[in-house]
Amino acid sequence: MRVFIEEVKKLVSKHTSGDVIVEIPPVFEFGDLAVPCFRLGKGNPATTAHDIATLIKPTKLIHHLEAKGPYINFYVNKEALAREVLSEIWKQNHNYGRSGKKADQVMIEYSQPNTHKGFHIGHLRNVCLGDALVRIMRFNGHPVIAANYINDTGAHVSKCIWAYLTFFKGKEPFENKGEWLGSIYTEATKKLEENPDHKVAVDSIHARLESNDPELIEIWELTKEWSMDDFLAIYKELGVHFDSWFFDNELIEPGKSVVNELVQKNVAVVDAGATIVDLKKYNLGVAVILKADGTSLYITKDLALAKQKFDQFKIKKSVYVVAAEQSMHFKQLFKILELYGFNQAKDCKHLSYELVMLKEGKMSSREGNVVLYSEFAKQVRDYSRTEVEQRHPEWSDEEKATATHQIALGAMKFSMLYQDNNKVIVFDPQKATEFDGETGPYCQYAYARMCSVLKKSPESVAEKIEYTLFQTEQEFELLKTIGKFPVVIESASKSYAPNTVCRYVLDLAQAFNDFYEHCPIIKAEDGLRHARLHLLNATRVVLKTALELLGIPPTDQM
RNA sequence: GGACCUGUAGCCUAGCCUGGAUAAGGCGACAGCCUUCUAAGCUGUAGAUCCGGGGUUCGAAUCCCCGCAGGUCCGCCA
Repeated sequence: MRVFIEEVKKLVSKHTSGDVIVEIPPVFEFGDLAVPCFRLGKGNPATTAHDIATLIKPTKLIHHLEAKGPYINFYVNKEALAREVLSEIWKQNHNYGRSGKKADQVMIEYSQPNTHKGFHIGHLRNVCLGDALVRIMRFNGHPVIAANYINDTGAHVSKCIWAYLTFFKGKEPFENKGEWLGSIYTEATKKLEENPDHKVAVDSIHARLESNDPELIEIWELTKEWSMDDFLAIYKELGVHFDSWFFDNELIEPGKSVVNELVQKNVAVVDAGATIVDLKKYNLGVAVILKADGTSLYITKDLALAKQKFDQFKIKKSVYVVAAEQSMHFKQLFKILELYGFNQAKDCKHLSYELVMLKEGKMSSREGNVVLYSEFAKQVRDYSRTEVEQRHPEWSDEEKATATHQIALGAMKFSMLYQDNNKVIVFDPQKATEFDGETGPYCQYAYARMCSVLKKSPESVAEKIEYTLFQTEQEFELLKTIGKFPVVIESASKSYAPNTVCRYVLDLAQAFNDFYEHCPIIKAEDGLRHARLHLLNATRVVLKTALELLGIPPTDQM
């Protein structure tokens, strides 16, 4: 499609000195591409449009054009469009839309779960977003390091271990021990609220942990492992992979060194025992970077980690996929790094996304009002399984299991990715088990239909087809949609917006379903059958690539 | 008190960066389509003061200002 846009731009530019903008018109009747002429001439824009239009002759790519009010509407040559798009997809296959290798290495840090807490659907949004971004940016040519940062120390850990040792030791369950720790954490918070005197005991545990008391370290390692087992199982199920792992506890000492340097550079000062950086003149309040008792905070470690990423991994850009509620933390962090003299502070980006909330309000691990990933996944999987069994009782157990898993993943991931990062998702359990309309399964279903036609086709897909045979509106729409895929990916990568890929996948599935409904494929006559089969296969290739960029498994059958 | 984000049909969203033609999808409602490639689909109908008020512009859902409503954050949680 890019070729056509360039062509139109070139054609119009010959007859005006103004900056030519090429748009995709809002409705079918206004052609395939349009150029608004409001600023291309001095007089009435409609006259300008008319004057320019009469000077332009059709070309190989442009079938005809007409001035319509202040616009020039271009109608592309359908045969040329089919030839351009289909031959490119045929040649490139699953690399269609991929950009050439870029030099600058990017690190995308995401997930960052807290050990000793449950993994809930808010964490799921983060993982889906981070994973899709990694895939999209890689496809767009960036060398990407997918990084995870495990928060395995801090107040929540100390609280949990305190409650475990005091109330629950020896009572651990056989499985899902990480989630069980999460419930203990919630319990610990309650007990502390009931009786603030416990704080002394918790603080003591925190201090002993940070000074590597062997007895506590042993408990810590054991319990941390329980959480990690849960997390790794979830990542495996979701099909996400990390290249680098950072652990909070390994960053405490390096973090404290940075704090010392900051004090020496007079960036940080000691105030009421705590080490702080006054950022009021930047309208960023005051950042406490070391507590009065000398123990570290989240930001203490993040200071060290930011440096380590650039120094050790030679990255050029550092992206943090973290919820919007931590915007202040990152603004402070990046500002302190800048004051510290760390030039790459400008190459750090907080990619913020809004919360997943319940109808009742915000989820909080402390209060225990969370929807755990495991609960959500089970609900969606159960529903998916029921649907599969109802539709395909004749399938083997393996076939059923595969489809169930793929559809559940598609439903969950799509629901987490399809809206803008800045928008709050209000979790609705009812909606999670609706697979109609704008959902993952809708897109996967289109894919399954494509596979089914190919399977039933008496012949394989031919490379050489008669491009003039595409005559229907549906075929043309489908060609245009697959044609714009490379543009969509490029833009999604630049703007860190996987949701635009979701929208594209919906458009594509919709255009295909329309085509499927109105254009018989296998039953068409020889030449047309070959052409439509070829078009269908090209669509399948693009849909597969697009789904995989979202981390959603394409389903061969469902 | 300050900062950031959000506000588009009954409901959920896209469009906003980069102003342009008749504001686009989905759910739900209503009316249709399976002896024909998978009906998790398709077609049609009804449904919108684009939160409000100013401003800029030939032209504003989109840009600017002032409000309102909701969410989030603001010194020793993460």
